Amino acid sequence: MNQIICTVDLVLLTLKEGALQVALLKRDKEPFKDVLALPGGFIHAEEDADARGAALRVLKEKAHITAPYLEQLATFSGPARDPRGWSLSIVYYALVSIDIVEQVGHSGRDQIRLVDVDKLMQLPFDHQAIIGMAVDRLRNKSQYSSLPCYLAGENFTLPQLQRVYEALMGGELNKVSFRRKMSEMGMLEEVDGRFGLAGAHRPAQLYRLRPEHREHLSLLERGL
Amino acid sequence: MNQIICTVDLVLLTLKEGALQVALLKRDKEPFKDVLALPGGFIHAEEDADARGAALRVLKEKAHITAPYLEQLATFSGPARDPRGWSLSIVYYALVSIDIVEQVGHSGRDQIRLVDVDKLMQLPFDHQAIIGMAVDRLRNKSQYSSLPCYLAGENFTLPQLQRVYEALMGGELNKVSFRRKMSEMGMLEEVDGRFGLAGAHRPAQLYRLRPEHREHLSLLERGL
DNA sequence: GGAATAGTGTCTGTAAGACACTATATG
DNA sequence: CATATAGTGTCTTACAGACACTATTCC
Repeated sequence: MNQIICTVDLVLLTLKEGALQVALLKRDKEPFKDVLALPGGFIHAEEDADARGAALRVLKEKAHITAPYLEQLATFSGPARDPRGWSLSIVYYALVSIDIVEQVGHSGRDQIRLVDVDKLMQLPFDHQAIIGMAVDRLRNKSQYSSLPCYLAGENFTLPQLQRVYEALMGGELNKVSFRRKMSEMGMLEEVDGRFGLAGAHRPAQLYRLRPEHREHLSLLERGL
Repeated sequence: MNQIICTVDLVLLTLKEGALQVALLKRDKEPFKDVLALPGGFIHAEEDADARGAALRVLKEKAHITAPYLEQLATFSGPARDPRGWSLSIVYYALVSIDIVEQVGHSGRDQIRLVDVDKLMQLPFDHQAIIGMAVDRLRNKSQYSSLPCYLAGENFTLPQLQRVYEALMGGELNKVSFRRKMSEMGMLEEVDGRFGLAGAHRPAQLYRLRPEHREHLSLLERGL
């Protein structure tokens, strides 16, 4: 019978200083021991409810992160991508705010390394191609959905959210249009009374995702 | 070591009499022998270059169809979807014109059964959910891409193509806008001198996909 | 009141849809 | 020339972006 290596890999993305960054970990086993790569691991048929469950488990065990926005990207396969043999990796991408990453970044035994996705070094396996596809998917979906909200943390102001969208899409957005569109998607609610920012100027209203939109994206008819 | 069952499944879609249909085959082995289901099969690590290669092989062996538009849909996995154990299926969807299906439908040993996707019966495994996702994906992508062209055959007129888009999206489209959009995508070229249709009226110009657009979709900025 | 950023009202330009007209085939 | 469908010119409507104005905070 064919022996096929079944794994999951995770593209954990966050936004730091206006740049999209991917989380890499040093591999703790051969092949490529001690080399930076995407967090990943074998599917455990006895304990994982499905591939998504395996992805959540890997994310928790290796990056100490729970319950981010998580979506299946694609499955990569073939005889050449892993030196151990014909392999298959079901890849998920996750979005988290930088605060979450920095909280766990210190605590964990495994040190998370954040790398700008536009300045990637050589990576083992086909991890560069995988990250490329994840970034394309994120940037594309950002044009017509609430996806970028998951990079913004729990509470955020509209100017902050606009800067997130602008960082992803590369270019300035019209303030009036942006706010019309966010309102049209209807996934935001005001955080009562609370205001963001300090400084010698008017503070901005804080918002958060409505509970019913925490798991499911909002979509726009015609993009931003 | 975990034994995980690795398969590919195919959602072969076509448009017949204005209705989107999925191709089903009687299974030739247990489980569910002689029951209608999606064409599928094990990945053969020795011969398949990757999962896409396995999908093309299955499509050729079981449905006798080569070189359709083929795109990965998603991977479905878990302990319950296949009675044989923890399994994983990398699902691809393919689009072909009804002419292609009907040509091979007679020749093959395996009889293809076309079923309206909106009138599906109970199916084995999680094939109903898989088909549902494929249809959603097709209908969604039809809003802003040239995807429906692959359902229209090699040569087609603009009125025919508009009827294809309308069948997928459920609703009438504005003729002027539709033609502006097709022109904007720039993936069509006139088939010289040839005209479609007969009848007591002006015949329509035939078009086909430009060679450089046969593999890659064209996209619209703002949808139809 | 000055400075700085948040938030909104309104005008303008562009793109989509409605409609009507011309074009070209058959009988 | 009647009829039926293909294909286009143009007007109207709706939406996105530009711009300017008001709002609110700290100093």
